[in-house]
Amino acid sequence: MRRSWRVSNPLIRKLELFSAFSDREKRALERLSLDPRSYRAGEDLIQEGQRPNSVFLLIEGWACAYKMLPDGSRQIMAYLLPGDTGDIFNFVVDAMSHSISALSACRVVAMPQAELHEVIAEYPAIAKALFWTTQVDGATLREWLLNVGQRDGMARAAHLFTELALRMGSIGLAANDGFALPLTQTDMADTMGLTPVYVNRMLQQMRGDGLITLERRRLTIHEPERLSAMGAFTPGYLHMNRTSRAASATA
Amino acid sequence: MRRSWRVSNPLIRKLELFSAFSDREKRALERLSLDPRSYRAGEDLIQEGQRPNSVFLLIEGWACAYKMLPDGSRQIMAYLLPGDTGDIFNFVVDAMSHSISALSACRVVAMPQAELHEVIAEYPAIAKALFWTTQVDGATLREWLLNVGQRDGMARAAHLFTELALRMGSIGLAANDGFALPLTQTDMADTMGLTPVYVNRMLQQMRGDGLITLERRRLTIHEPERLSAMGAFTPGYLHMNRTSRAASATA
DNA sequence: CGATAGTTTGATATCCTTCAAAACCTGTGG
DNA sequence: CCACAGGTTTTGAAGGATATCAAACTATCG
Repeated sequence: MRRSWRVSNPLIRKLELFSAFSDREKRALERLSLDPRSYRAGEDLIQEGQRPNSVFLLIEGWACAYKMLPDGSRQIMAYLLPGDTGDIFNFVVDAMSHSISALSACRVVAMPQAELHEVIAEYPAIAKALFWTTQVDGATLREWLLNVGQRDGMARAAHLFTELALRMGSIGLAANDGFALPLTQTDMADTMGLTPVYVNRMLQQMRGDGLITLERRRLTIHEPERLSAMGAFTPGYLHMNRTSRAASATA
Repeated sequence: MRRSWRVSNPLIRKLELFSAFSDREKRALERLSLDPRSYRAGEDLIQEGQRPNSVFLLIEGWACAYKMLPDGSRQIMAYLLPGDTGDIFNFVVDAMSHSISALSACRVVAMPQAELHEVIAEYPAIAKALFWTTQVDGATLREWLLNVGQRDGMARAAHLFTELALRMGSIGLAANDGFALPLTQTDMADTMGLTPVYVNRMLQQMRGDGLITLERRRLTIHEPERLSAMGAFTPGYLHMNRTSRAASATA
């Protein structure tokens, strides 16, 4: 049916977390999501130092923003899940200050900056929803800094997992407290500012506690409440409650 | 003279790091910077959970964005120096996910969101410069996450100090490798994800090494090169080179 | 079925924290 | 001009969370 076709577009599904859209707006968003390209896990979409000329939109799979130090250590600063985009204001900079890389096999649209700006200029509701995503991304980054700066290892992991569960759930990619988690333990370590060995030991403890199971790249959370409390998680920064916003259109 | 009057506006001086402005544009920026209010060190400008209805612009002194955990630990996520603003897109959220607080006595303008948007709509050059500040702020936040996640204590401090020296220098507030640094050691600790006691010991070591002196709230960097190398500092993320951008107007 | 990436384990080292107290500023009021 | 108060810096001793190194084990995939 028409309806299921609509929500199959990850960008629309993501932005509809913020507000509803008219059919016309949805068509404009569809046009932005054409011609995805495939990447394999580990491939870079763009590297630090390069000039951005498009805005990435993740259609399928996971990617991440990261930076590396001269000694080879890597810090992951954000995950891009289906429907997520890179920075829509990247047109003002002439060099990326971080790289973006595929964490799993994924399909990615490179939206030309000009096209994106036309849509923003013509559709205020879409513009506002896109601005909202930049706010959520920024707030998430701040929360990660809080996570790495102030929480101990177990709390960091607990926080990360509940954030991911919420985000995956919100875009329809989680089912009964479980979701596909394509990260290696090294990826998790580079996200949380810990060592792969230590992450491994934390995971074993969480499994032993009956909190989670993580096998074959799938994470299941058995006690969401306890996990969330362990990470002192508060969902406010994700700005996922649409209650206070008005729907922009009908259908 | 006229010329010195112009650059005395911290917002103009900051945005001119990105591009030049016409007199008309400068007048518009002047109008945005009226009626500063004074805060004392430690006072909150706005707290997590509150709805933002203006965008803060720092005229004088230092402020910071921060978040706290239930156990009382605080993570500072950004410093606002003279000319810096809070998030210009905060109008899309209905609750702040972090607080903003004065680190020193300071003077702050609360720019009404509507006024700011009028200026953005009417002056594309100003809009672009403001977008540039959001990029710099975001890149700085990512760099801080890298700092806290991957560098050891000494490197974190070295990185932070050279970043601050560059930023203070760029807005004309540093003289011969020194600048006013109103932070307590606790503030620094909460910025770097370390303990005040440990920060104190690092500072002593840096002093002993002849790298810096820090006394009476003034930091002097004696060996910028060595400090910068110690923190594996690369200035790219500050996007301070205006070389590749065209001046928008004359005078 | 072999190659390669990812996970797990053990033993040891260290960076950084914690706690608690002393010393030192800085401003304020008498 | 002194004395006090509160915040800030400094010091010491001891403990703990996390890192490091190196090797074995286990999946996965062509």
